[in-house]
Amino acid sequence: MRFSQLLIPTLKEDPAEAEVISHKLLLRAGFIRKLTSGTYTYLPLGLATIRKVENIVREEMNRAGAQEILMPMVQPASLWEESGRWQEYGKELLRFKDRNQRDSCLGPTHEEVITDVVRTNVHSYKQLPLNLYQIQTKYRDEARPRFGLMRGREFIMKDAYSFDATDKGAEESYHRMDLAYHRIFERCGLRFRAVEADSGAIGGSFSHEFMVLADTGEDTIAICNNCQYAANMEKASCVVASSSDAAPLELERIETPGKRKVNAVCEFLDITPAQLVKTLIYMVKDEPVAVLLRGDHEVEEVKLANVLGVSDEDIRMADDKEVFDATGTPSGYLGPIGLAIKTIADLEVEAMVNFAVGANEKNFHVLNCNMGRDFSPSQTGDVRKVTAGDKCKLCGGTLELTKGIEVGHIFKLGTKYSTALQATFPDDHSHETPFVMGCYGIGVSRVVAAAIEQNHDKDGIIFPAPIAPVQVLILNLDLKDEGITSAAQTIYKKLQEKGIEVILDDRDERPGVKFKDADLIGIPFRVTVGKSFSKDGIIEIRSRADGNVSTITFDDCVEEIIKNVQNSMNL
RNA sequence: CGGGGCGUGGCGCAGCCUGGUUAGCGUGCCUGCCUUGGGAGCAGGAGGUCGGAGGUUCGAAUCCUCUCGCCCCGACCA
Repeated sequence: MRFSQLLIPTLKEDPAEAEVISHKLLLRAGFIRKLTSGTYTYLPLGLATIRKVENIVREEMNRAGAQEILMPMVQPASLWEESGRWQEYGKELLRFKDRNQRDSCLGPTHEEVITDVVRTNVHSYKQLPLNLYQIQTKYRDEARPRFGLMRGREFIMKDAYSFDATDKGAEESYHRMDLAYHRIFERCGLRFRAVEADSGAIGGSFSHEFMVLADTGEDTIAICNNCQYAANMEKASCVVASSSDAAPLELERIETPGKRKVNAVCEFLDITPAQLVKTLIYMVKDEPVAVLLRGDHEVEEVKLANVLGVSDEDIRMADDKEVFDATGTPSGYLGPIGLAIKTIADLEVEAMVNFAVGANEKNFHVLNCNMGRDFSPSQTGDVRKVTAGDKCKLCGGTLELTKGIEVGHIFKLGTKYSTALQATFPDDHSHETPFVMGCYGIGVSRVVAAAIEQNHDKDGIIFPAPIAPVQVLILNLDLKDEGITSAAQTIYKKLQEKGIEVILDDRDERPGVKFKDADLIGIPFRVTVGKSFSKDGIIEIRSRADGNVSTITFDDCVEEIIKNVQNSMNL
């Protein structure tokens, strides 16, 4: 491919609409262009990168025994009514009517369709296990699309679905996908972690997210510095930190005029937030529930929802009026003693001794409170966010918090959809049995954004070679010099003959322009044919990743380039 | 959905508050000369009707109303 003929509209300046680095660079490097909020056209380089990721995904899915199919994007409401999700899914499901006034939607995911395919075509346990996947554009009508390819309304996704006869079989399928996902992201050249994830209302402990580590990630994950434990904040737990041998002291009521916030109360009482228990009121499906938490801890609402056995959409903080209506006390002075509503105590509270709490009376707090003696919560549970420095529950190591971008999620579904859609098969005793399912997603377009978030410098993108649009960019620095031009073309042709993907920058531009664009678009190897060739017959090969330059004679350069490319692809 | 910001040649911006002849700057684009190892220089040129609609006015990019679109924050922290 010749640069002069490719549509690579690079920009000198950051477009005003872009905030995060991957979005800016994808636009500046001419990889994508926006059509409307959250939808993008992939230009030649952008699409080439997408295809690279797709092919790695495809190879590893096939290797893991999955079969590629392609399902319709437009789906009938009737299927979604069968699963119950026509009601449940909410506004992200883009709905419309076709010409016959049939309710339809654009597929945000394909559990319904795949389950229908399997229930009508798989009729024996002998056909199991089965794993089917597709790579396709998904549509989710996001409340707030943002950050370019990071969170679009339209995005390219690989979604796989496994069907097993037994729970044990489903776990094996899950494990195979776990391995495949590790291979995929390793081959993409990304630094990532598989983390335990919240599995939500569907239940089960089988859910892992694959997080590309990058400061700009939207998710926070906890990682043990000593063992393999890693979890999304929504799931992460740790060893209870508080411990004290102190003997319980007498309760002491103390006036704390105007002190409502944890910090103000602690300063006034000359204690640390770790010696105070705060009482938060949540509305759980319109019922007030008190949550007791150490003063310096924060509620993890997903964990709280799980402890309460409800969806995290069913809980929210109460407002001041609701707090007063529920407790008769203005917020800021609440405490567990004598509190008449349902109360959840965090595990940490159970371990604390002689802590301060609100007195359930304006301008008063109570010292030396102890759980069990002074109050008994309706329930205890792990409802707090872990913090950096907490101890790992597996090995006692120290947890660190870091940011990640979720690029993959594997999930054991169980029989939720197969039961709802009556997808069953006869087992070896002719009992109709629902398939045990798993689903496994990879955000292909998001992988590209995440790769850039993780791999860039001030000059542009630094693609891991396996997902770069091409591996080599040859710069012809002087089109008028016949020797240079002919050498550049010879290298170009020889590389193509050897199956190396290469772009020849044959534009009538000054060298500076070509160097800048080369850095911007992030091709792993830049081959420069210029002055040093016409003078000394020397070709330069520069690695985008580390900036190292090797100089080599024209005769040896093709072999050297191929060697470099091959090394870079075997990460 | 709540809050904030922004829509002016391809891109980045100024002008608007305090309405007034042909709407400006940088960059990009085209032509020519010149230059050629990190986004050169000079000269000439094309390209916008100021997101859209309505209104106020002798006169609107500028003021008012409505509307469409885009971006950011939030939709957890007593």
